[in-house]
Amino acid sequence: MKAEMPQVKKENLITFVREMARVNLLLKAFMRQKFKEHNIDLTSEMMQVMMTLWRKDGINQQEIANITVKDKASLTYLIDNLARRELVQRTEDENDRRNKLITLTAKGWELKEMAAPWIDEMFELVGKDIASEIVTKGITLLETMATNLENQHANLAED
Amino acid sequence: MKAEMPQVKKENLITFVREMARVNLLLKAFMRQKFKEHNIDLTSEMMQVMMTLWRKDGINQQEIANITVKDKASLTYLIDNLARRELVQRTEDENDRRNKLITLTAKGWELKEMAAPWIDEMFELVGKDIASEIVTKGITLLETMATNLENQHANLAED
DNA sequence: AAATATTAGTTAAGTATTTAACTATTTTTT
DNA sequence: AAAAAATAGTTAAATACTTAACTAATATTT
Repeated sequence: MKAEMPQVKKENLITFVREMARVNLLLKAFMRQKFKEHNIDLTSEMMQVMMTLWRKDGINQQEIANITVKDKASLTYLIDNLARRELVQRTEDENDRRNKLITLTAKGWELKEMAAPWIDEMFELVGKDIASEIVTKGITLLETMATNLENQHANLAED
Repeated sequence: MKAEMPQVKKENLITFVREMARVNLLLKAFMRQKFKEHNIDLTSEMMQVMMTLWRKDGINQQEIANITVKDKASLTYLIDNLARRELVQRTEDENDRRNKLITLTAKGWELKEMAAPWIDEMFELVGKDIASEIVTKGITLLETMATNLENQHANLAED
């Protein structure tokens, strides 16, 4: 049986999706602004990869793709760019030669020292006057939405 | 005075931003899948513009850009594509000749008849088992984040 | 009224993403 | 062990987005 959904909920979901896009755009704009101020030649996408590596160095491209929610083809491109800037390097995984492990160079770690303060600043700004619990509930909401979308085939099958 | 933010909150915000990206990606994937099934030659970005026009026809490109949270340069590109497919047309606004009013063609309205059911389906799916109130709170959260980011200069000034 | 500022749209160059086909390697199945 | 399937990464072409500089039109200031 098809679930009845009041129209107001669809409107809400449209608004929700739009506001997600807005927050995402503003976060990118914040980063671009900081890059400009500090004369850093990076894009927000490349910075996402760097942030991932600062938290967990020496992982392969597919894992970075999973964490950053990007396609592996995009990662090839982004890692090429970061390697050209000598911020990361590719090394073949001896245990599984399909993998290329991405590790930070000294220059890549130096960038962290410089960028970490204003990344913290960005998250402090975005989370200003928001209770931790609210964010947690927001994560739960997003995860439910993601699961709903991921399970679409299963849901269709049980009709 | 600088607000203290516990590390756990920053971690939560990072997770929140990642989950936003994931939901966004899954929504696009859903649409792409439907386009393929129905042999529709459109991208999810073009569809966003069409959805905007079905709700409000005859607005200018800047207004569409505001609603879809895109750059006006992107709109030039997307409207070019939709016009080429004869789904929309540009007409000069007589009252203000800077504006180009975008109106749907008959073909553009026909597409709505076809696409509306599975767009509804998409929003029903994404909102499955989620109380309307939760989405409303999610919108409030996103709006607070957006405002925080938009007001960054004002906030810096009052330090 | 003239000068200045703002707004809407376009263009071009550079960057990012997606898809699909491809290679190489490893894992699973037969 | 051989065949088949799965996984990681690359490549190329097409699409999408961003930035900055630009034109044209309108609004505001002087």
